[in-house]
Amino acid sequence: MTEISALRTRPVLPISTVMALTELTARQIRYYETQELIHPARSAGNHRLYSLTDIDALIEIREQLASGFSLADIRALRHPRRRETSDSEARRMLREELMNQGRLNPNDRHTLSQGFGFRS
Amino acid sequence: MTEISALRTRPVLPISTVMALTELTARQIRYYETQELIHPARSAGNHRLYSLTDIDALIEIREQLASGFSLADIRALRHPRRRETSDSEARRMLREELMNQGRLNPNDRHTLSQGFGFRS
DNA sequence: TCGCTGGTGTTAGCTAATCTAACACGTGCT
DNA sequence: AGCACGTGTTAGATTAGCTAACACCAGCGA
Repeated sequence: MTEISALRTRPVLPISTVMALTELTARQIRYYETQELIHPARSAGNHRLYSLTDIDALIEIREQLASGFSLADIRALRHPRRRETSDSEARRMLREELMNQGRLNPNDRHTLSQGFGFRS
Repeated sequence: MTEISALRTRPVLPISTVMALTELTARQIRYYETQELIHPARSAGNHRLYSLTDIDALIEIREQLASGFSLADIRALRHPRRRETSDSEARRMLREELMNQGRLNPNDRHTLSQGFGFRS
């Protein structure tokens, strides 16, 4: 079981692959980047390069958007920052709201890249 | 734990990604295809699309080449076919030769795509 | 030694994929 | 009504990938 390198965080996937795996459009994926939700690397030729971690993040973003959150909300959840109300509090509030909506099950996390790790 | 789809066999990776992950050149990857060792799918625009299974196969091919096998040998190992000497016999012979060379440990199989399945 | 074969490098010319920037549009909120 | 948000679409430019061809060299049998 050789560990090749940091595969999950290695930026090697072009946007077409990400589109296929997340079911998002290129427009959406690029827009979420302008909103600071993801930070893909760039190839020598300036093409975006994503990691599997990015893909998991995008899937989560897609679901949170579908749950009624704005991109600003989602950003706030992902990069905690100093505020009047404590971050942990805000996080808990939003999370509860999600639960109440029944859109998220705390024990049901599915990361796409886990699928890549299927063991024969 | 949602199972999205057959991720390991889903052809979504362009050749640039495969090059990065296998450390093979595009020339080598395409040549191994002409030798019937891999069979990538094609995009609507005729670009090759690889799966993680293909990547694992390519890594294995690279190692077997480095061990002194020819592509014809490797193809014979992968697609068993009727011959005078039984396939299992030929397979065993080649495998033993590998062992004797000390290039391969029967319990040390590393598949790249397992790395993709790192669980947080 | 000569000539062949297998595996790889490189190039040219073409098509597909991606990039940025801009404008459009609907929905929801004030 | 006016504005902000999230997304679609388009144009024009650049990079990535494709096929086909030619080159090269190490190894190997005649």
